[in-house]
Amino acid sequence: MPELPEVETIARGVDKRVRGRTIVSVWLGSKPEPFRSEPAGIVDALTGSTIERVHRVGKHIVVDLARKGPAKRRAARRSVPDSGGQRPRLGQWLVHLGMTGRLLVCGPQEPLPPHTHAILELDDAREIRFVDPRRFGRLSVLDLSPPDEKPRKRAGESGTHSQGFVGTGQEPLEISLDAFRALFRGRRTPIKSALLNQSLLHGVGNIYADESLFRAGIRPRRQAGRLTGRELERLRGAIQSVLLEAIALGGSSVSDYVDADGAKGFFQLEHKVYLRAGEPCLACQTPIRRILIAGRGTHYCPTCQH
DNA sequence: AATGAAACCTGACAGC
DNA sequence: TGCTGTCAGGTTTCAT
Repeated sequence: MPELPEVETIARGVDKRVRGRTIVSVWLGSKPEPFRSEPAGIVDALTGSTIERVHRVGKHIVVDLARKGPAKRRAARRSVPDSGGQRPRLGQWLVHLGMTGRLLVCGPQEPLPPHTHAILELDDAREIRFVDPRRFGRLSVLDLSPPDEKPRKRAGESGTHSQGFVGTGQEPLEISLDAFRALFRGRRTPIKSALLNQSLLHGVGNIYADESLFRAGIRPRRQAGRLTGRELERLRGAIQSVLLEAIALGGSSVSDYVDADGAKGFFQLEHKVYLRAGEPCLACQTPIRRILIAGRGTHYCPTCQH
């Protein structure tokens, strides 16, 4: 479901609602697909942790976690007090929503939707729920404790620093023009495919790739490495303006996307090409064309885009 | 190394 | 009503 603007909207909404709260219990469903870390490790890392901040990296929601001293269970089994107990244990909970994932904050009395795979009970009795019918979404945890405190498994996930998760590619809203141009140099793949490649830019998905290419006047099948410097400058500007406008409108609600409150976004009303195959181009009346690139539906105006 | 197709899942919708 | 086929905001894996 979600690309950068939707994930940003959800992360902001969740942050506003749960920052500072402590997770008192965790329930995980029995379907294995949503869990990229060991389920027991997820429960262990989340239970008793305080939510310091919720933010976005690429298409991931990143929840910064902290807790004082060693984990309760470990302390209880030890007879000798842990000397490192004063320093907070740090970690991150990573949420990727896949195509249909939702992260909801609500009261415990709210009816449980089908396909709920995780419930985090907070210290004010509210819950964070992860719901995902199609199960392309993924949950994982990173341990960011100092090495001397926890010499066991380190954060090994790709895109991870000792400082935390940084994602696989560059942030489209922050990348410089030079770095942007360098991303595509020598690549023979269609520019549309390159924009969807999260190890280059992360956060852009199918909707915003199509909308950005329309704004920049570039055909999606053009070879990425053959775009001119001027075209790449236009493309970077188009991506950034599309993403910022979409964030300002709360994202695109194409089917059932909603933010942490259950509210819809409005950027779908601004789509110029996405899902408009056969309809007249809003600039020139030419019917919008739909083709397949890298297995993804791709929409463009054959007159406005070259 | 890079590119593309297939696979992973369920649900909504169109057409018969 | 119920079947079939198509499509869907994403990523990973496997074969070229």
